[in-house]
Amino acid sequence: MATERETRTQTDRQLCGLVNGLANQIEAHLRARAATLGLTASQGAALRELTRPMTLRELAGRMSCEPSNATFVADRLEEQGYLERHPHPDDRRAKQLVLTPKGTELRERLLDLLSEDSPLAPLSPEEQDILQRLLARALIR
Amino acid sequence: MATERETRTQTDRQLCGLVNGLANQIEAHLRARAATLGLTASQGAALRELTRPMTLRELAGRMSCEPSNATFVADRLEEQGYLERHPHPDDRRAKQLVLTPKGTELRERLLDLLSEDSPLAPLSPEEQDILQRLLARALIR
DNA sequence: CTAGAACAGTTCTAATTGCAATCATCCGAG
DNA sequence: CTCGGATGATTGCAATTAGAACTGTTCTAG
Repeated sequence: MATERETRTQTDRQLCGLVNGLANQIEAHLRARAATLGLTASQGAALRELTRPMTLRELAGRMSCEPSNATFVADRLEEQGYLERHPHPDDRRAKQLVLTPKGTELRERLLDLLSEDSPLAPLSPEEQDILQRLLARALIR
Repeated sequence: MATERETRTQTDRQLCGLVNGLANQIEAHLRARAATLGLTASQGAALRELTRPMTLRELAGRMSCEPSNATFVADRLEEQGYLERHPHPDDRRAKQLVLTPKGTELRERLLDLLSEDSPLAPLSPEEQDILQRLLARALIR
């Protein structure tokens, strides 16, 4: 017979598995859609997060990766003419990543693709709302 | 003025971000706890998923990684004496990964560590229950 | 029974990612 | 002002991970 503590850690583990599973599906979805545009998953993630000109460090934070990795991804996107490194207006150390018109257009196409068949589509808007609140609460700490 | 479709894709994107954020926290938590036992995050994940003897492919599935990677991780755990590759009773192609007593004991310790300060702790049992149902529903497809 | 496809595991290679060190710049205490 | 610590970006290197090729075994259509 399981103690109350044991069952609680068990559901916790199960829940972690579900969160990871969903995150993996989101990642796979991104990977597939990005691939149709000739982008890797990371490049797609970078493009998705570039809602506005931002610094390399901020991009790394949004992508949950190391700055060195963001540099790597930015290099590729820059080579392909999707973004440019502009000098930061207030800080000469920093660089502002700015999407080119070509990059902005590609971003729009990617966002369109990502909104199709979202892994979250099985949930109704109300359920998504509840989910959002729960996740936000869990992430506060 | 945003159309209904635009706001929906926006909340969808936001929600994906939250799911990824929580998954990252779970991963970081695992990495930290595994480190205290001298294990990498992947080794910890493998140990966590080895709830019973299983095949390498099943482990790879549970870890959401390629079989080649599971081979790599299993090698390390085997070197350290935490698991053994036994011949599979029904399939001579497959191997059964079996935890040694030493491995089983380490797994217990890891699970104990993982249950402390879980990233999901901020949620009440009732909230965790709702979350579980929502995630399960999203993952069915 | 027997090919041929499918599958489990491993190996090799390439790509991705993280980590430590470095350089340039910024900020704050005194 | 200025010096020391902190910060942004980059680089080089090591470790992790994915993907294709290969071997041996199983399954299945005929």
